[in-house]
Amino acid sequence: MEKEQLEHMRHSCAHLVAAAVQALYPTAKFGVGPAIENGFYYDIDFGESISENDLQKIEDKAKELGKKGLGYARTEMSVEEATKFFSERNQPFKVELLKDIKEKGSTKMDEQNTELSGVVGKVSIYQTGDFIDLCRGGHVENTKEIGPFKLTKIAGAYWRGKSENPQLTRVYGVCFATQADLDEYLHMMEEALKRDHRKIGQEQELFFFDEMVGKGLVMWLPNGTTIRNEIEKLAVEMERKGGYTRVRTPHLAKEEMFLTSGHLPYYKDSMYPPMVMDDGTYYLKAMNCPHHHTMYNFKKHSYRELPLRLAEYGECYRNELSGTLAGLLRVRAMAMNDAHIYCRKDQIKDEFKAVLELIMKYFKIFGLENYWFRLSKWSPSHLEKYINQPENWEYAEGMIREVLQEMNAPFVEAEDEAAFYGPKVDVMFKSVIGREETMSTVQLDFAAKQRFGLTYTDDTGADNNEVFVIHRAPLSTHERFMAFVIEHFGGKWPVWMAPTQVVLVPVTEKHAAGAKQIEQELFDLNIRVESDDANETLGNRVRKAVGRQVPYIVVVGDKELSGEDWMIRVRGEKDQIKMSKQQFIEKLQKEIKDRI
RNA sequence: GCCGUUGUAGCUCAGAUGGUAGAGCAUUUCCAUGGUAAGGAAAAGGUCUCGGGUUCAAUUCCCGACAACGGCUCCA
Repeated sequence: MEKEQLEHMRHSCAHLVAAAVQALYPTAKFGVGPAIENGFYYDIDFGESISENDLQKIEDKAKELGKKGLGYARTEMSVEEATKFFSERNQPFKVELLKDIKEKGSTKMDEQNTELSGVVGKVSIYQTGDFIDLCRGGHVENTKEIGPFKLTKIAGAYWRGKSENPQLTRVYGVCFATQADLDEYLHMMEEALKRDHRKIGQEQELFFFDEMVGKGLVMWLPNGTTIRNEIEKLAVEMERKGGYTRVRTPHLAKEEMFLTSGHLPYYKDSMYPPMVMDDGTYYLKAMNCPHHHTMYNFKKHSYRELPLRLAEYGECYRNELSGTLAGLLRVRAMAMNDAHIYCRKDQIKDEFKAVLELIMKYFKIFGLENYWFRLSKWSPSHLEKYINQPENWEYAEGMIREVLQEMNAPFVEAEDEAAFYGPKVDVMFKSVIGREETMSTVQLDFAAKQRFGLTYTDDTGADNNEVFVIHRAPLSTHERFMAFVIEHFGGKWPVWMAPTQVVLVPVTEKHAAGAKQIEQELFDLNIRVESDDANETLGNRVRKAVGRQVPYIVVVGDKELSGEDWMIRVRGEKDQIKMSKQQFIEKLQKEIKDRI
């Protein structure tokens, strides 16, 4: 089925469900009901509290109505007629949409890919059974054309996406052309859940949370820490090659610093509350920029020193709303793969490009492919949200677009999404459960130079305040990046990252000492190796190592200890490979060194 | 923060219309000395998330808190 037809079907299904809701809850007030990926939703004020137990009832009713073969009869009305019509039927949300259409010729909802569009002066109305809806359309002819569907969940959703508005109940459903498609989707979701970073994090003992520590605060276990450290080691290497220098700054600072940076008035709610000390009030840092800027000002800089690149895996603390916390994807304490690049305006382009190239280099090493760039721009119609330097905005956005095009990077542009201090490029990813998240970010900053008085001595010997700052976090935060790579690898870590790279399994007790000796030998070569001489059968010890997704397993018996070739069990391979001990060690070292 | 769901052993989960609970894995000990995905036995392990209420009696019913999960909003 064509994509458009599918969307029509899913949207028609939303109407059908709404019709069922109207039949069961006659006083329900309807919001909007668009098609979304894999299905649809409808926002409804039920007038009473609804729980997931009620979904089956609604689904049954919808299916019953669907079988009747109802049509989607279209009529047109003037905006005034429609307003009167929906007022009489006590549908305030529809009336509000009509008001917007009348005033603006369209509704803001259009931008959110919902159902309405303003055809000047006239609107279209669709009737399915007794349910009549204000709707732009795009429907199937008859409810019999709607494929198998299933109501999946309910959630609160603010009317028109604004938290000051009343909250409606959003009914989610999935809908497919055929039963086979629906089954496949449900199966895929099940499979995806197996790769969920929280599940693998538990299985492989990577991290955990504890109520006594606090929510959103990750406790990294030894295995998780090993992987984190490998990622950080990579970052240190790459940044060294990229001309960065590494620094270290405290996790907190005085109020004055965050007032200077301008963060405190704007982001106070997102910061942990203040700590009052004898010499002032302190805050945990929510970002590393102010510390780095202060470090820049440690001494005077010559134009010859620019670009100056200060890098740090900086620990930040953010008081994210409790409802938004999600495994490692959104936490309250995080280690950011941060760096700030201080440069002149004529250096911005090269620096920005170098950062984007660095990002792509990283992703290549990890084999990450499903990402896209998003250029977040200011909006000339919301000037109050952005620093008032129109010439810099125009210049920077044009320059960044050029860089993205030169690199052939897949990107979208988003108006009114920039930071207040400058445009940014985010790298977007989808998590295994289909949630879109920002991974990397590169941000240009026109504001820091004024706020922190950043200057350099130019070639005439004068103080120059035109210091531009690039904030960048290619590897996101350790927390979020770990979430992505866990799901990406599904827990099957490449050798260089694997918490345990080799497990040795001595056949019997009399081989244990020999295995220990090999373990020591590999250990001395910086290989993460374990020998498992537990009081269990050989088969069970192999099984346990396999279950842990260890890349290489070697059974150690008389043959191995007498210098014969080893049989090496490779993760995911049915057949073992045969090679000498020395060859195996060289193979391991190469794979670790080359990060393959 | 808001809406909804969930909370039983270290982990994954059973369980009873209200009479204080069980399995598998993991742990410990003993036996078995095994050549590539589960050898056998025993022991230990629980304030059934926490706090109130109803009741002769609450892990179970009600209320509240906390946490996790799915959304909304947010995401410097």
